[in-house]
Amino acid sequence: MTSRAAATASQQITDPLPRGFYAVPVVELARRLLGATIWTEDGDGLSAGRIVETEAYGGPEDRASHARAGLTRRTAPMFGPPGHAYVYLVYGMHECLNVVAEEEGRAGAVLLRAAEPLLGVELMRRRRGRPADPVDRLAAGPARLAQALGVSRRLDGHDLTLGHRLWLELDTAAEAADSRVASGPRIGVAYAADGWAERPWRFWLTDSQAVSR
DNA sequence: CATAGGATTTGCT
DNA sequence: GCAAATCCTATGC
Repeated sequence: MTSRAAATASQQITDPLPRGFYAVPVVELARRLLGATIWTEDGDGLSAGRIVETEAYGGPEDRASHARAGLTRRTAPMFGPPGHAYVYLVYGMHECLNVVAEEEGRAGAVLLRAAEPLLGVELMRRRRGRPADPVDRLAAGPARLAQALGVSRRLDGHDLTLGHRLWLELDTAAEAADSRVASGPRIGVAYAADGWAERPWRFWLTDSQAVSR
């Protein structure tokens, strides 16, 4: 079987989440994405992971959100229709992947912070340049997750409902039980005033070894 | 194991 | 010009 045929076959057995799944408040989407599967496909192959850690970022009122600057070239996807990717560069060298939430015109996105590799582990190790890393560390952190899955700013604005290049899937059996979900303050946003740094908008699965540290 | 410092580009003040 | 939704390595206990 050629790689093209393999990719086609796996797309046929996956079921990309529909637009409506994303058209909800950011905190709700952050919670619902736990347990979902993220898929990527490029010239190097197919890879997938189970999302185990997320963070919600709101609109201009959220002092920790990029959208606090309003609608700019960078934040445009956050104000766009739900179910698209928002990929940005942070600290001048790392790229991070968000999933756009809320209705069009209302900014909001969920940062994908960690995933458990499910498929394409060796490909992830190659992309990361860390051939000896344990599986559970390969996507344990937002920049690691994006790099392991081959996500860069080329995918900024990508439509996640199409089922190619980058998409998400969730079968009800994989949905996270409330008893295994924890929440706490978002990471790296200490600068945010007016209590926005303390809001418990980070969510993770307590029984996963792949959450960031 | 814990902590500290550096990397390196972009975007907003 | 400054600081950033991070990660890696080195050093010290």
